[in-house]
Formats: sequence, C-alpha cells, structure tokens
Amino acid sequence: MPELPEVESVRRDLVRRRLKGARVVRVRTSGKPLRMNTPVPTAVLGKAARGRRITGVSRLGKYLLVEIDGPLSVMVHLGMTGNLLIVPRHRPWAPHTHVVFELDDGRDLRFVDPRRFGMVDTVTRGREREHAALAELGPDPIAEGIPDGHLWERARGKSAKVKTFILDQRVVAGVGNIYASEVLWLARISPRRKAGKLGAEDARAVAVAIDEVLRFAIDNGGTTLRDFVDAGGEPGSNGEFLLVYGRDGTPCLRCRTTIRRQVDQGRATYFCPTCQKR
DNA sequence: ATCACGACCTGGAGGC
DNA sequence: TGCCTCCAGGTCGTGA
Repeated sequence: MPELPEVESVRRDLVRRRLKGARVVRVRTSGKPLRMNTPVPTAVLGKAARGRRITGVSRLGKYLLVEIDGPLSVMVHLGMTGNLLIVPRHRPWAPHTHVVFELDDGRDLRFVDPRRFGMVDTVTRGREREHAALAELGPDPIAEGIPDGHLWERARGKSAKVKTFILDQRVVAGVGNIYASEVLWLARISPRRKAGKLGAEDARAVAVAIDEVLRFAIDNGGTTLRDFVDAGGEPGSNGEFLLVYGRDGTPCLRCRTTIRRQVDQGRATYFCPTCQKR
C-alpha cells in the first residue's frame, strides 16, 4: 500500500489530528519481530519517547519521522501492510498491533502490520542520514524535488529496465510498484526500455511524470488497494483514478489499445504496448 | 559493481 | 464448508 503518496497522506492526517503537542506516557510492543526478523527496540523507543512531547511529523521517501523534544526521532516504515493509527486508548488492540505509543490525551498512536514487513526504529534528529535505512535514499520528489538532469545522470550505463530503475530508492525516494506503472504510462515510456538508453528528454519526461503522478495521488489521499488507511482509518480515493495500474484487458485511456500486464522481477507491470513507445 | 531472483509473512480472493 | 493456489503497496541477501 504505502508508497510516497500514502505515507504523505498518513503524515498529513497525523498532523491534522493534532499528534503534535501530545506527550508520550508509555511505549508498548507485541514482542514480535518486524522486517528482516529484526526485534522492535522497545527499550530504546521508550527512552526516546517516554515523558516527551511530539513536536512534528516529517517524511523522507517512504519513511515517516515522528519528531520528539529530545535528541531522537521515531522512524516508521509501513512495509506492505503497515498502518499508523490514532485511536482511543480504550479500544482493544487490533490483531497484529506491534507498537503502541500511549499519549497523555487518552489516545494511542498504534503501528499495526499483519505481514511485518515494516520497521520502527529511532534516528538522531539532524543526523537522519546516518541511519543505514536513510543513508542512501535519493532525493524526495515532493519534499525536495528531482534536480534537473538527475535521472539522466543516474541512468547512464545502466542495463536494468527503466521500471526497475525508478523503483530504486537510491535513485528517487518514494516511487513504488503502482506509481512506477503510472509514471511510465504518463511519460509514454515503455517499461521494457533499458534505463541507460533513456535520452535526456525521456529522463526529463519521467521526472515530470513522477512529480505529477505523486502529487495527484496525494491530493486524493493515496491509493487503497486493500489495506491502506490514514491515521483515522480512512482509505484513499486515488484507486478510482489510476491510469493504467490494474487495468490489464481494458482499453488504454489514450489510444484504446488493450492494456497488457507483464511481470518484471516478480512484480506486475501494466502498460500500453502502443502508446508507450519511447 | 550490477542485476535478477527468491525469501520474508499474512490474509483475501477465486477455483474446485 | 473447506482446501488449494495465486496474488499483494517493500526491501534485503544471495549468487551469477
């Protein structure tokens, strides 16, 4: 579920629900490991957050950063099925609730993740990039923008397919499998094209499409295929407006050719074989 | 170094 | 109803 637009939708909803200003009174965890079988660092989270006030929520690519009035921020990645929810304390824990920040206003901030592909950790504020997960992230296309020429420079010499290339978080932070298909359709680039074969114009078209696709999705509150909801439990509506993802067998919105599905490195790609020729 | 692939984990959908 | 297979928003480790 969670690519950049979904994570940004959660971030905005957390702000809207006044997470900022709340004080953490206790941190509780399920004891189950998350991504890569890594244990949730319960003691470190408690030390970072207990008794402290939340001062803001920011985002880097698909990572959320809950800032606290101490030296550490809490970093959250939603994986495939993670949700970060604000709920009243009296509500029973949903299945697969793995980390709970109890707040002084009677609410909880809860991380729920059935598949446990997500992660929760701490980072030093001001030195976020020193965390291994953030160290190599490319520019955030919304928060920072993609510099002119960046994609073309990074693509030079690459024999990987262009779709793989834009999914690489070291190139650009935030594009995932849904929006990769959307971006290539909008830019009229074939997903079969090798990244290194992109011309400067093609690369620029990809950068423009990334910006447009992600902003549009954010405006719609993100895409909910199945699991994604914001901090209040509300799904996003962008699924209604997808241009090509999941539309195999139906006519291309531009040229009416039947949309095809192919699998690249184990992941579904949707594209129009006629108008994605670049 | 780069790339393709399988693994990680759970649950929902669809076929029989 | 139940069992089976396939599929899913992401990343990481392996081996060629």
